[in-house]
Amino acid sequence: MDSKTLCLGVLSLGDASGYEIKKAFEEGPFSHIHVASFGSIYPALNTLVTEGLAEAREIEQHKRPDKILYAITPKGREALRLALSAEPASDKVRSDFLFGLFFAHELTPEVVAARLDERIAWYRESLERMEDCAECSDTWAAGPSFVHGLGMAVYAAALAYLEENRESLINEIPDRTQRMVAE
Amino acid sequence: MDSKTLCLGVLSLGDASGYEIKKAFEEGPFSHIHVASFGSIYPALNTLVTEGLAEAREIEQHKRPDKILYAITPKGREALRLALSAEPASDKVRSDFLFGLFFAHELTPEVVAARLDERIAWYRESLERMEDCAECSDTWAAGPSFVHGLGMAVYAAALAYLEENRESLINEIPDRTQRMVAE
DNA sequence: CATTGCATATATTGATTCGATATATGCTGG
DNA sequence: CCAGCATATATCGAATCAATATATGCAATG
Repeated sequence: MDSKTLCLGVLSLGDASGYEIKKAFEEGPFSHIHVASFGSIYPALNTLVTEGLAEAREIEQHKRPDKILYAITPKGREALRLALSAEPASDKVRSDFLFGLFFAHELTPEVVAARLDERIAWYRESLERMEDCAECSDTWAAGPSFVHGLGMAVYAAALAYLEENRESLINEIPDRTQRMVAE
Repeated sequence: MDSKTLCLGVLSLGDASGYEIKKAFEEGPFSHIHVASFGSIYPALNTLVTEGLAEAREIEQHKRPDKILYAITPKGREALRLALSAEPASDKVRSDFLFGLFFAHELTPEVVAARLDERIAWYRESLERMEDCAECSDTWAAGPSFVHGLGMAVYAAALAYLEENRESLINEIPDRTQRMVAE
């Protein structure tokens, strides 16, 4: 999905600035769905305005930098619908965490333990945030709540696996002493 | 994780061609961990050879195009270990599938049903492949089997959620007739 | 009370990576 | 018989990322 469509999707939920769109992909409803960086968001927003798919208006703020609020246009809604109708590309995952654990024997048990604990804490916090989320009640549409639930199910499964298998992985990694003896 | 490190990781498991490395990220042991395209793999392999982290040798084949087999060098193993020791970046997910379902009300029930069924079938096949996998027995090191198990746990959870909530999502989407009445 | 660091906000730039395409051969299924 | 797929390498333009610059205010730390 290109950045323009991602921005249109967020804007279809309500007016937002570039900064707020970024947050939607970092902590907001799209956090477990898609990533997007400033380097793709800001140029995309400019293009959307040029093409008449969104409108911009400057907002002066007290004790904060001014911001530019973007609003989706009817033409933009049509473009979003069209993009969503296209066959979705396959999911893409880039997990340095998992890649590193695959080669756990190249690391020390301490490092592996630290990484596992960090990730376990991250999953716990994310799940808590997702459960508490005020909006995820009945007021939500079917799509958002379905996707939200799927995200939570996946996170919960990953968390349970990490907790259950943490010890066994750490114990199977040779520590520095053993490695020195082997050499 | 940059492409060079990804290639070194695969090469640390045994000699491979660029094409085989690609397959490791598509169907192989890294399929649920990381993506990598030819456009990043081939240039990365050239750089690795230039820097003395890998060695190349041409292999003539019967009834198939010749291939270039790459082998990791001791210097390459050291570079891999160093890269793995660095703090891993956060996971990145790009799922057009989930982004599309978030806006399910912009689609027809038929399209949503088709996408859900397709994804359910994909998870079933992936899980079957991962279960059957000949190598994932006791012969595997702790790291690979841990990561393999985590992948299966996550896939199984996603599959179960999709199967359980499929009907309810589809039923909550207004079909074309209802939409026309509303307008 | 100064200074470090964080949250808000926009923007750009160099480096990386993607996705599509080109080229070539042989096998297999309709 | 031929379309399409698997094997195999390679490249190029476009998209994207990660880091940085700039600016302001607030809170905490020393």
